Amino acid sequence: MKIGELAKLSGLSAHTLRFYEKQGLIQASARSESNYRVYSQGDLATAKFIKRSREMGFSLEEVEVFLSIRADKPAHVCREAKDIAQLKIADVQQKIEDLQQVLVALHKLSDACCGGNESAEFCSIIEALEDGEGLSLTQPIQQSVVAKEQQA
Amino acid sequence: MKIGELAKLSGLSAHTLRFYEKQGLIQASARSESNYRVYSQGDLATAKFIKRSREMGFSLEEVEVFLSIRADKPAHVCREAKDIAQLKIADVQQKIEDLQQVLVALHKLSDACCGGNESAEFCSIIEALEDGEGLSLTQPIQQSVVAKEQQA
DNA sequence: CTTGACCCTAGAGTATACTCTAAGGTCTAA
DNA sequence: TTAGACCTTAGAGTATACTCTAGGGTCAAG
Repeated sequence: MKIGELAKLSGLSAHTLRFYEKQGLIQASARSESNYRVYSQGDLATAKFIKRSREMGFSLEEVEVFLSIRADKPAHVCREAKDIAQLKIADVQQKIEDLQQVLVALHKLSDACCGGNESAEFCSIIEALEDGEGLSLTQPIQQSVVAKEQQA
Repeated sequence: MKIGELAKLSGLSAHTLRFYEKQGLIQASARSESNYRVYSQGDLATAKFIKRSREMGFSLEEVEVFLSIRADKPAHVCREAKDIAQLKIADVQQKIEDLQQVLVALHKLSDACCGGNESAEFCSIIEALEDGEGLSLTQPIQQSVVAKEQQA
């Protein structure tokens, strides 16, 4: 199959597949006479593997490791895969904790505010941000955790 | 005070303060003869305001709105501030939910794996990523939520 | 033989929020 | 007077993962 079909079947865009190829994650198993990428069923499995890994929150770098294990399983041990998963779990747990802390602070900030059409002269949100009372985060937060989202 | 002192007192770096100036968030109230930025106590309050807002998870764009409310409170109403806070709360809640979902899937993935020095021939992590069994996320996830962190 | 859908490459652009560099000027204390 | 700490600017670099563009080739149907 050509890249368009692989895109449809895998759920990745053709652009993304080419990008992944540039990153060394997936290769077309052949090229047609007209230099089109030709993919096999195995390539489809690989594309889906990558997609699933990404959905689990693994970075492309981590996916690369999974792919290398997958490519030659006897040469690797379970610990390699599990270590990555465990690190990711710790990472995600930390992010959740950070966000929960932020959420509490945000509620404190928001709940005190009437939110009406009253003048903001005494708006408790602005005041709280001004003097920081009551909304201190107990720990420094990874800013990335709270950052504005990139995708639609 | 000069930028170095403001940096120390506010907890923002001099670089960051200059960057915020470029973004229109904060201005030095004066310049010295030698063209050094000169900041007042009010500027320090503004810098702290921005820092606190950032720590609450607000984007620079959102901070800008807060600052404009703060700059002329009578011209604004509470609702403006509260709307931003509420949106951020919804945003953070969504992120937490997404991450919790990912966490469950990650645990499923990881717990089944022995993690030992056994050959990865039958590694359940690789297998699960291969066929996707049991670890489907019920909803599409904002990838940004799970993305690798940028800062130290 | 042309239209439209597909494919190719290299490279630039997007998002956010910094962070750093280069090349230089200023100030203070010994 | 000179070292070192500080300040200035414009602009490039960092991180991640795409996403898109320009400019071109390929292919099947009508």
